[in-house]
Amino acid sequence: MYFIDVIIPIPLKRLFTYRVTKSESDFLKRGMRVAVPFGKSKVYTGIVFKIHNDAPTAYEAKDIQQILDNQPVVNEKQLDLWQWISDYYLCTLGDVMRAALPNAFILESETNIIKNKEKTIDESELKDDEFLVYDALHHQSSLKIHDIVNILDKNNVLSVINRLLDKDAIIVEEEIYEKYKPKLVRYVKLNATYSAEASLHQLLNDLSRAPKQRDVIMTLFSVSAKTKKPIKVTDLVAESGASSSIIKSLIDKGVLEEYHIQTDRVQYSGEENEATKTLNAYQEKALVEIKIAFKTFNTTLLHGVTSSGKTEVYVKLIEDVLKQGRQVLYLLPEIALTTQLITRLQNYFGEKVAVFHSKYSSHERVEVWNHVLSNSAKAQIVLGARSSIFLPFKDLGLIIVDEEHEQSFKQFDPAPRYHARDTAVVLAHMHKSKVLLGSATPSLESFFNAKQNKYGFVEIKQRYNNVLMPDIELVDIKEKHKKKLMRGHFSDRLIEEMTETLAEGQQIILFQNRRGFSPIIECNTCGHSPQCPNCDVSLTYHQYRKQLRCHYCGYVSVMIKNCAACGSSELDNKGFGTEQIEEEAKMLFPDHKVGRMDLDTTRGKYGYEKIITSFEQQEVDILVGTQMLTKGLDFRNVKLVGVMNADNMLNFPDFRAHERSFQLILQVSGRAGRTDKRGKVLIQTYNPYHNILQQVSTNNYVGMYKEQMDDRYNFKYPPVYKQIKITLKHKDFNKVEVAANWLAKSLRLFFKDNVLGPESPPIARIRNQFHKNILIKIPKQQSLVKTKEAIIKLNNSFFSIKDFRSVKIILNVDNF
DNA sequence: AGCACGCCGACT
DNA sequence: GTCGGCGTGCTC
Repeated sequence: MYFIDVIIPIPLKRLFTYRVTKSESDFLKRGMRVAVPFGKSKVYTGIVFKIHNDAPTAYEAKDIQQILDNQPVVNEKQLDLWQWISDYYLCTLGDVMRAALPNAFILESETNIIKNKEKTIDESELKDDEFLVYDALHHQSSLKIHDIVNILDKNNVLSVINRLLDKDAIIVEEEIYEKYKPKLVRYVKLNATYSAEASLHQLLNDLSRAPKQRDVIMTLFSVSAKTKKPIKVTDLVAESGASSSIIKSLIDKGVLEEYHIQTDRVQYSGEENEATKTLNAYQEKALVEIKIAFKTFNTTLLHGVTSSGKTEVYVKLIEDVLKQGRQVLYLLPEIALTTQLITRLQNYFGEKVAVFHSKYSSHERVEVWNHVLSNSAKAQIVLGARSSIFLPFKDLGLIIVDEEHEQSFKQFDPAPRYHARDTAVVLAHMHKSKVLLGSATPSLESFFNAKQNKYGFVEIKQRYNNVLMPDIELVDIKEKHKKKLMRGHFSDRLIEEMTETLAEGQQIILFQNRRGFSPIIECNTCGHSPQCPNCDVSLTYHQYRKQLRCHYCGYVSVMIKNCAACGSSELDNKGFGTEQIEEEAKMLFPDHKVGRMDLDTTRGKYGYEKIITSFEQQEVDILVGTQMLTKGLDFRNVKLVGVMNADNMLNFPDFRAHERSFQLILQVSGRAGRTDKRGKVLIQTYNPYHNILQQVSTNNYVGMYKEQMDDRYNFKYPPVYKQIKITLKHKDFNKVEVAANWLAKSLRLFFKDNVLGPESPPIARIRNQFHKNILIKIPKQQSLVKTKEAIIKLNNSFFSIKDFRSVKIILNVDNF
């Protein structure tokens, strides 16, 4: 009796047990993929998690359908990591599997409908819709479900299929297919029969009446003599200027032979490596200190001011690890994964650098995955966003988490809700590898860990080339408003500095942390403002396209001309976004080019790229943007940074709002003056005496840390306490309320005062679902494992109440 | 998550 | 009277 436990990519808690034969059991290894039947008709891809001999007692195990791999695609260390993520972040292994594996690895069955030839059907007995489908099968040998949806022009086609099945008119089959196909490139060579000189002569003679074909052959000779490499069809076409049909006819004649070689979709075509730069004294000191810290600590925090040249230090560390023959993972927030950085690393390490991020197609991801899995020379260094922690590393020597404070390392939706930085620390432990966290504005939790002697700590306080930190000035716009010195959202000081900067031929960045034109449209007569029909938010006006949009569910409607409530045409814009700033900047400086960078302008695979390049090449003088601008971009000519309004960030209802504002403003300030000239930063605010702004303007990280930590102690927030957020969702408001109250009451039995809520979040309804939040605070001395066990137990009793079944519960560990 | 089964409203 | 709506339960 041989059995395997299998992970299936659906959010079910349990693994599923299947029966295998002895030879299958001998062949199978943990981490291989198998196709298994599931439910009545579906076939899913599962990952072998356990191979054993214990027959299940409660049910009869099914047989597997087929084994999909010769070698495991997921290694043992990864399976350990999956288990850890599932335990720590309270999600299923199926959730982790779906996030971890490239889509193309997860095969799904598709239903194929074919005609039953065994039986003749009296077509007059078929109903109209049945006939339409049956008739279509006369013309096509098989149909897919979506074909039938198209034919009948309705979504629910299952009943029709079932009726046809009952009448034995059709047969359905489940077909699985491999989604990943290696990319093949066509090559040609001369047929072997012409290798002899004499036959070659004969050939050229024969072709004298087909000059174009003759040319092709001549080109083939000259190219192969030059490169001594196989010749691609595309190259031959380009070189000879012949059309591909000419080549085809040569192949058909048997003069040329065609063959295929598998190639990578992702290729680096640069020159050989350039020597890494020598470090300056501060960098050298940091490097030595990091190496010393690594002797005691597995994780070290590098706090280096913006533009201090942290990357060069990383490069030296990477070099060392590569010399030991171990792999390196370099984690970055998605947005910071720019060509700038990739090219820089490729210049040093050439082909050894592999890049992995969400804009890659699933085929490209499979290729990177396979390179990492085989520990190939092409993937010694992986540069990637948070999901690259899931790649099948064999022997990691170093993980770098750059811009460590970035919140985008945490995945919020869907599960697994993991934090890539924290997961990286665990992953490193499994590989006995080191972790370097780098940031100019470390997160409080990492700085706290360093202070608590859990992490090593190294600082760089000087900017590269001794460039001065930018001069930061706070502008009181309340006063400017009073004195009528504002033009739109620009204070006189900002306009002054902008004029000066432009006159010097330098560039400007304007930062406004809100996209769109204006977040609220308000009627001047009755005060009504248009709301999203699916969410409890006001719609944001996007002037480009004249639309009203919901930033939560994506709802779009055309801009209204009259108030929907009273019909008045006097509509007012409240608040402002990047679009409006862009517009005002254009009016104030009509002779200069203004660009905008936010979610709306960076769609598409090369969206960022285009904007960044045009700014780099100084085609754009003023760049308006959201926080996207803060991510590791290195612009040479920016002298001035303007923060349009610091207050909306500071007043955000979140315990990290102050920490975040500090990080964001300091990061965006760091974009100013990266070369010899000292940069200038203007921060417009209604509240210039705010402590955070004072700390920003004096670059006082430690002051900010101390003050914020006092709050965290007083109000029991992370990193002093751990926390888990529970969100309940349902379309019926009363149901969530009752359910949330029940759950909170039960949780209080265990955790007493450390349970907060239930509370409705600021946006109580999103996509027609009402939300309720419950927050559990966990003191450091309380066992995290026991806490989670209790939560899981309560969660189970919750779902045993029939009335609550339909309520969705989301558990979010470390929800910050 | 899918998908089947089963019980109630709007149509022929 | 049937078709089809979605609430409920199960998947090795």
